[in-house]
Amino acid sequence: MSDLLERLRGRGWRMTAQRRVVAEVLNGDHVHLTADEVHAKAIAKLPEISRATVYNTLGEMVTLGEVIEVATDGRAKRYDPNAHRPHHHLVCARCGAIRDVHPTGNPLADLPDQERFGFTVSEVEVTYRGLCPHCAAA
Amino acid sequence: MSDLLERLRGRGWRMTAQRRVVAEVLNGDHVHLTADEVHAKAIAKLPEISRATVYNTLGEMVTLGEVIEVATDGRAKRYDPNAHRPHHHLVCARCGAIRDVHPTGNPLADLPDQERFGFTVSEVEVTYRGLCPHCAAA
DNA sequence: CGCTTGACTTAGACATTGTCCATTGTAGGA
DNA sequence: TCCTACAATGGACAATGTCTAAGTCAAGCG
Repeated sequence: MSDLLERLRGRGWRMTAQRRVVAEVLNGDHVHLTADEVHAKAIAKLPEISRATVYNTLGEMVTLGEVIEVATDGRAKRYDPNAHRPHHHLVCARCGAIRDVHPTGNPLADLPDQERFGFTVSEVEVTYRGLCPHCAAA
Repeated sequence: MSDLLERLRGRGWRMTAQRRVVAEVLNGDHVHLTADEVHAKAIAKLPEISRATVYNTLGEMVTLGEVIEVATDGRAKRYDPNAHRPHHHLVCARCGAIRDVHPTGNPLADLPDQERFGFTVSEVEVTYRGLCPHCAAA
């Protein structure tokens, strides 16, 4: 089954049908679903699952660091199960399609001390924007 | 008056009291207000201004490229008047404080062709996350 | 195997943020 | 000054997310 599911089980998570379904839905590469999309796919497998449970479960996965929350457009947050391998995102400005990308370089090293304003910087997130092949052709 | 206001006038914008107030509220450095915060500050100067007008005006400024829309947290979008000078953002993970930063390096050059998936990449947005001095102390 | 318990799930109300529309108002040119 | 097209208004609606009280169940224990 899913790597994600195995990792969650290993953390002493109480395993329920609902959590299993959410983890299954999120599995894969280039997966960036909104909470409601996850809910819709989960319902297909387990019709009585509630919206609140999907939100709760996603939130817990994020807290555990097993899933990343991505806010690319100010609309619904998207959930990315690829938390174990650092990566960034490429977003189509028109249709919203998202791809995982792996740029070279280390942006953290590119922020000089005097530009940190005393912050303890722990993380950096790079979002490339442009048009996907389909939207560029249209 | 505000540079922002001057630039807007120069584009043939019809100038109204409401638009002037919104532009005034947004003026300055390290300004990253939500739409409702802009509305609240605008009301202080022009009590009868409506929420819809603030949203419309902000949207138009973004379309004109005079204001940048920033989605740092998946909650409310924030509006940054510093569109004329490229910069990125440093966000406190706890309290949400935002600073403008100017990293060295060029992230666009760090995305190899085979990582572009045929996209026409035109823009890159870097968000540093960490704790501000105040939240780190607490 | 069947309790017990505390964590999990549910449904729906509520909150926040953003959009739309029909009506009213007004900036700026003739 | 008057017209007209563009802008503002307010309130309904939509989308997304959060909370709560009550019911349900996974997992350890005897």
